[in-house]
Amino acid sequence: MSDAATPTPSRTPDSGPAHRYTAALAEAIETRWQTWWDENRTFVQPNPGDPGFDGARPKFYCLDMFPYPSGAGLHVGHPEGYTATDIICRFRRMKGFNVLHPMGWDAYGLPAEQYAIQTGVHPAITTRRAIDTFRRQLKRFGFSYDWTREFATIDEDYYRWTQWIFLRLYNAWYDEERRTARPIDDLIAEFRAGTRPLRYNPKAAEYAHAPGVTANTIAGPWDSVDYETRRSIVDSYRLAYVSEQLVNWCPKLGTALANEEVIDGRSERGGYPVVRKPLRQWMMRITAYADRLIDDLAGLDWPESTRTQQAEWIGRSEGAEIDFPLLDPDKSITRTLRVYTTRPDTIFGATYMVIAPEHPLVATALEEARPETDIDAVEAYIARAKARTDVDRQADTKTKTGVFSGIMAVNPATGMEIPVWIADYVLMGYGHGAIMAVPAHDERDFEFARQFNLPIRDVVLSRIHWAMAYFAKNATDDERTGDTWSTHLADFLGLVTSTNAEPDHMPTLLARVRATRPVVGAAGGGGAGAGAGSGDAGVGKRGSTQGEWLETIASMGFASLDDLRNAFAEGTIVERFGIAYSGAGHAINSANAEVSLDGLSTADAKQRIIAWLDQKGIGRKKINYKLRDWLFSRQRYWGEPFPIVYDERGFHFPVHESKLPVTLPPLEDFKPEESEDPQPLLAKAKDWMRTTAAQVGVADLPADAIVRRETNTMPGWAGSCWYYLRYCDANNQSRFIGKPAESYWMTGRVATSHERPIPTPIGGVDLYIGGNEHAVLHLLYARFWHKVLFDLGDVSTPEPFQKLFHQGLITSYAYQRADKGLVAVDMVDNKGTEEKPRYIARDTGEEVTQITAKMSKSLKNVVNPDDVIADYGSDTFRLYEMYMGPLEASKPWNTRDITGLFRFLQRLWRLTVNEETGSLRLAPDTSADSNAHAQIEKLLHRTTAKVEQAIEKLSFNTGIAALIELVNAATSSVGAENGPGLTRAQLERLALILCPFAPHIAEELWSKLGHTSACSLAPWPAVDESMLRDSEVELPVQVQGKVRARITVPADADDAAVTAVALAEPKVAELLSGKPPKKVIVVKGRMVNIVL
RNA sequence: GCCGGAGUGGCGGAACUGGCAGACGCGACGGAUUCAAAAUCCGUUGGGGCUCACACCCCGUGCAGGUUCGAUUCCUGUCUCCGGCACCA
Repeated sequence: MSDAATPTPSRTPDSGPAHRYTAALAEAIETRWQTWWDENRTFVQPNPGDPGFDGARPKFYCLDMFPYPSGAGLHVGHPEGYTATDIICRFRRMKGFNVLHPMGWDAYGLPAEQYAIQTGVHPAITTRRAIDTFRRQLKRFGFSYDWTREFATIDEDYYRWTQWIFLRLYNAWYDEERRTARPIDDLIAEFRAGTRPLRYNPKAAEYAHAPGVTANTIAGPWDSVDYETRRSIVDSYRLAYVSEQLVNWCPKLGTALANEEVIDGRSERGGYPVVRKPLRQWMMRITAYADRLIDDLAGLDWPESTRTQQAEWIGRSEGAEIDFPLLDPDKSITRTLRVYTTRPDTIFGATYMVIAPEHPLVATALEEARPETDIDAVEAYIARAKARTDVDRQADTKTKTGVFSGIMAVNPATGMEIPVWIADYVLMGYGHGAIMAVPAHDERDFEFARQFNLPIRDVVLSRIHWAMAYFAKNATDDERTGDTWSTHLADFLGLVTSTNAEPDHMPTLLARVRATRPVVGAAGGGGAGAGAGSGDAGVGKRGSTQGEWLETIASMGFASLDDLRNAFAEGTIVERFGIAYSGAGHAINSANAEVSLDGLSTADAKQRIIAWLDQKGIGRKKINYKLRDWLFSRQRYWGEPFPIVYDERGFHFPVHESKLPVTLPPLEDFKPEESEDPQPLLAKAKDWMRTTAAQVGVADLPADAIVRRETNTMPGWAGSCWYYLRYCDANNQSRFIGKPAESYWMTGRVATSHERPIPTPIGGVDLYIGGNEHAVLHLLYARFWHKVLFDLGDVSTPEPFQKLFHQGLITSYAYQRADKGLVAVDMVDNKGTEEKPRYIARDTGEEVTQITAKMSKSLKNVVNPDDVIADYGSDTFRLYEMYMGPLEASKPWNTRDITGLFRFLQRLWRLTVNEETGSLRLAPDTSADSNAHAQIEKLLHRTTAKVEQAIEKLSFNTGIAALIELVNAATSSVGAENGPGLTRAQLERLALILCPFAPHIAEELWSKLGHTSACSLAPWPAVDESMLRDSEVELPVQVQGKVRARITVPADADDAAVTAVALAEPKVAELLSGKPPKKVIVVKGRMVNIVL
């Protein structure tokens, strides 16, 4: 710990009164109430239909993010969010809500398995052990979870339903017209009836390059098509499907990883290298939901940053796809190259094309002899691109590499022949794996063009360039002569920028500039004074900006205005500047016999060119996404098995619902092989793998047909995709969630049928708190599953989580050398004072600076919650974590500060309990009339109101500050010597408003007050509004915005009365020195400001 | 590079919608209690000036401007730090 000086309170009260609030007493109180709550089932929340359920109460579903029970146990970061949700839940219960506040374990997945491998013990054992540790630690905090709803993803009772949901996805397809998922049987029925043409799913990426299949190939009537084709067509629509994919294979982990689990070409877990490898994998067609996943974000109460991150991850962009004709070796045109672009308006500037190294056209280039193709170079480049891992590929995005394919294309807008290059800066996975390169208006194309000397042609001008071009073209002889042209141009540009002028205003503006300058100024020689100070209002700040513009013009390096004009005419301005212009502007050099974009704004130019392309049949509007389908299989052991079997032909069949769960076989050897040649681990369980159609309930096969089970397992995300639903009805044996429970906890209504239209709010969980590390992955996957279940009628809301909140990271102190190297906390001494610390590294003796850093073992700054609770108790721990600062902010753990909250509880205890006898110290009710008690009474109402608001705003630190103020006031106004501070009625209410924050001490006081039922379930005290207002208020009196005096006036005094009192103040009168004030501003109940 | 968020005393932080900057806690300093210490309690505590003192004055919310009677809060520019994304055409 950073502060060895912090005193630790004695754990045994060997000195001092017997009933002092020490760590030992706190522990005794806390464990007593934790046991009491357990035994009395205080926080068990009945469901609709259960005995004791009160449907008249509003519901509040408050969820903590599913913890991963690691072997290391709880970390101080965990209880931060949990304490926050606990406070709100306790508050809501007291406010009369039915509160669903559950906890469970996300127990499958790589970390648990890696840990098991390290320790050599079976993951089931290590995971169960870790869960026990987590549960024990959590219980010690006194969180008000309904533990009867606890489960782990590894429970057969749970993953049975995870498999069931997988089958729901497997047996569903996305109907693009209706924008909803539907049962696959509907699709088959439509195919069979002929109401839907039998063809491959045009959106199915996995069939995009299937031989002989185009988007429009119709296979014919259902009955005329063979079984295999029918199957593969139907499969192309399934939301869960198998595909041979280039996946991120991590040899070290022995598994494929989702794109999201790969960071900078390395595995998110462990940081091992990842290579691209084709593998047969289960996929989830999340791309079908891309639009809805973006659109529905708008209705959610989520942090802006998280919504942005999700939207960017999905990456919707609007543009066009365009077919560029390709020249065959004999110069005829039989093929086209399709590209995607967001800037179709720049097509006149497309001077070359680029295809990804994996593009199918590469094979064409190699197969068809073209004298221009350097076959060796192309092959070498492709081989290199293939061998390059993503790490290398992303490491140097600065230098572009590529090779000419030998193929020429035709720019359909200009009619020019342009070369097709192969380069790895174009990615096969996005768009069509091919681009039209517009070097003048795309940074990457620009770099590439420079590298390989490809032509660069301006087709869009920014406002400034447009103005320059206009000036160059329209300058008078006088304006273009000698050196003065730059001065004149500078004046014009200054005016153009200050008025944000569009191109059609250029003539007017130029006329204005001419009107304000003596035309004979040519002799001035371009000095800075030429246009300055001419004082015309319309020209504005011309004088001050002229200098800057002159510099800009000089830096362009044009010898004369004619040079400048020529550069525009040739379209080489971008090249001259050496930087691509990728912003919006106005088109130039963009016209052919049929269409002209010249002068159009970028937005208008896009529309015009798309219309033209559309009419020619060579292009169309197109929306593209970065989001790709979700890779859903892993080759590891510790995950949910797929409910899928294969027959001898290799066709997949779903295991029948009645045969679920497909249990994980008990493997002895669960270590993955570190391999380039992937083999799922479950393939080792030979007996488990082999079964019969009857045993798994596949009716489409003969009962005794031998089938083998799928040996991949589901990814770690699977279990956390729907756990919030299971909590609603955790012990349901016949369904994944019962209808009444789902309807009540997700929508607040008890209903038995699926509800349409969409309820508001659109998400079911009322408050979801967790770290922002899950901003994209977990939250996106869970939303996707939820939407599928919604479409299929299994749940009532289109979104799972209405309100989301991220708690900040709890950091710790560490030390940093001048060379940025970090030094562990135990290697540093403070050789200075507290005020002026000088931190010295013990080994080198150099001075280091204190910084905040993530807690880590290597920095020795990890805080173990068990230790803190042992030293202070969990009430103090809870208060400290909530008092550190705003919940969403990341903040440093400072052990030294905990004592402040401990003292607060001690002061409260001493105020109300006789430390010698342990009995209550209460002021007699008759003393309630005294002035001191009246003041406490008023403060108590105000504190109650403040605490209530603070909890609603999740601003716990200010709520606790208010409680401290109340206790301090009660302690000092009545005081220990003058007798007890609070009456019974006052202490009751204090216990109640403290209860959400420090529930144990609150229960203890509550029971000492004679109550036999739980404080935690008692009604929240009412606030008397009249107690919140004072009859008199003190107002500051400002003169010219500075406080010069204070006045006390009745709270309801009108402005005139307040003004009179303020002006009568001697200090104010002195400053006015007899003159009447120009103006007096009275802000009711706030302040008075007098303007002289 | 792009997108978010944040810069306030020695430290963590507070300040409702533009209205008394620094609530509350820590630390520090002084005092009470104590044989002494711990614990506890009371007082002081943004910086500077001036005064015996009370009072009073000036400066102050990363930096430079602007709007306003009045700006931590709104606007423009700029610096720094943190988080996320990153060859997505």
